[in-house]
Amino acid sequence: MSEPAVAPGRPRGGRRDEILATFTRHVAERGYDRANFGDVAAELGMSKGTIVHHFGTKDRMLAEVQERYMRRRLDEAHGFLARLAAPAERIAAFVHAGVRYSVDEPATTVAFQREVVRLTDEPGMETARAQRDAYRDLVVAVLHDGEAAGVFVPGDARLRSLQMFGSLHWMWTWFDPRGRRSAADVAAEFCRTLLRGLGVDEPTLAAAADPDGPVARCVAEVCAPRS
Amino acid sequence: MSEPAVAPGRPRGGRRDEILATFTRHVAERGYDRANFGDVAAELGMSKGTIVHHFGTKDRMLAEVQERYMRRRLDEAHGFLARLAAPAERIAAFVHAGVRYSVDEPATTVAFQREVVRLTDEPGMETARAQRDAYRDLVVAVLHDGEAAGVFVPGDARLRSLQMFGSLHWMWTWFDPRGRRSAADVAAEFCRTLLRGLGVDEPTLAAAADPDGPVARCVAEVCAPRS
DNA sequence: GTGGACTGACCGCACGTACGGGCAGAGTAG
DNA sequence: CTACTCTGCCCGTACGTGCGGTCAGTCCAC
Repeated sequence: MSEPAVAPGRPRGGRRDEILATFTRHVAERGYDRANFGDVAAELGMSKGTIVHHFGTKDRMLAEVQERYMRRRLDEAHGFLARLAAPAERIAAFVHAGVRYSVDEPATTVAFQREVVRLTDEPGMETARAQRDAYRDLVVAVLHDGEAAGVFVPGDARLRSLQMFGSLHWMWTWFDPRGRRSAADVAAEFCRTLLRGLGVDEPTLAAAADPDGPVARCVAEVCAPRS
Repeated sequence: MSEPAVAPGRPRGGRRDEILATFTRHVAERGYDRANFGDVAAELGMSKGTIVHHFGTKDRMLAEVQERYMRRRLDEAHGFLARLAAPAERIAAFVHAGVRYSVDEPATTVAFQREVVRLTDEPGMETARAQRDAYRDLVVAVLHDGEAAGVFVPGDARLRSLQMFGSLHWMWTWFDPRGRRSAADVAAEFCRTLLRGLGVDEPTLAAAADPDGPVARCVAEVCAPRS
């Protein structure tokens, strides 16, 4: 490798992050089962053994991808929940954030969404699963709050959260950041239909869905410093 | 095998359907990549060679699963579209039907939804992809009709169809037919939120979402003769 | 005889990963 | 400064296994 500046004397890491990023991209493009050490190593000009050295097993590698992803999502969610109080705005923020991720970190997002199913049963995924559940519970709580406040019409909050996550998690199968529909378009349309479906009045939902509105701007600020 | 009645002298097929059903179940449980001929053959008490004899390759087997599934869905869709005229009822029918399938044919549905992504690029999937596109176009057309008729508020029909399919296609990751929430509950909640989000008035959407209402009954009749 | 259903042994390959060793920098004693 | 050692990153290879697919041949119905 013609990598001159590997920051000599680097305590931890080295090419670790590089490996994880490439692996993530391969998982996004082919799925976990078809992603393999050989291709990742070849692309990085290193040996398969190096990858094993850093991560041990393929399972653990995926687990680390999932955990890092969910940690960022959780941090970000706490960030905009702290700045937005109204339930309608909070739900809109979750939608804007969910769509944003497909653009900000397409590989990680697709990798996560393709392989979410492994969170349910696979061993070694307990942490990531707990994070995912925590995230969903944040949404459910907001739905309950909105219902209690009379902003949302009564309904099954859990089912509604699953309906919402379904729309967002399915995006990886069709969304193209360079396609005709921009992320802002998608977020706005999803917000409008969802919030209207929850019983939010038109002026409120129009403001919350607006790609240039306060909610979208708040989410952009929170998500901007991509860690 | 203690299978006495294999209908001796069966012209075509023989154990063909049986093989396809078992393969489908394995794909549903483990995903396409982890499903293999050996396990299917062992479960059916036959040789791997028999499976190859009937289907040639694994790819073609999956393609056949997808095509059969989509054919049934298309037939069924044309069935209820012929009996229901109002756009709101038609959309509700698509939702009821989508949820029903997770109960009527859980294995095939999960297998299809897990592996839909292969429809987009994989060669040999042209037929299934065309069927999938045709199905989506049916929904988009209904959304346009409803918009033109003033029943739905204006919006991006394509995006709305994707939002709707996302909710339904994601079900395989969480829905349990024997769980606390029945398919009827899910369909009703999804219908209400979606139709309200499209701007349908409360009495109309309540009737269309009702698990015992005319729309759900119509869908049940059309889907009943499971081919 | 003819043709389709089915068998079971076998092939080749791809992939995860175990293992032994090389090498460069940091710390330390002299 | 030098020499030695320790440590962590990295390499290359080799191994075991699992799996898709091939093939020659048997059995059986017509």
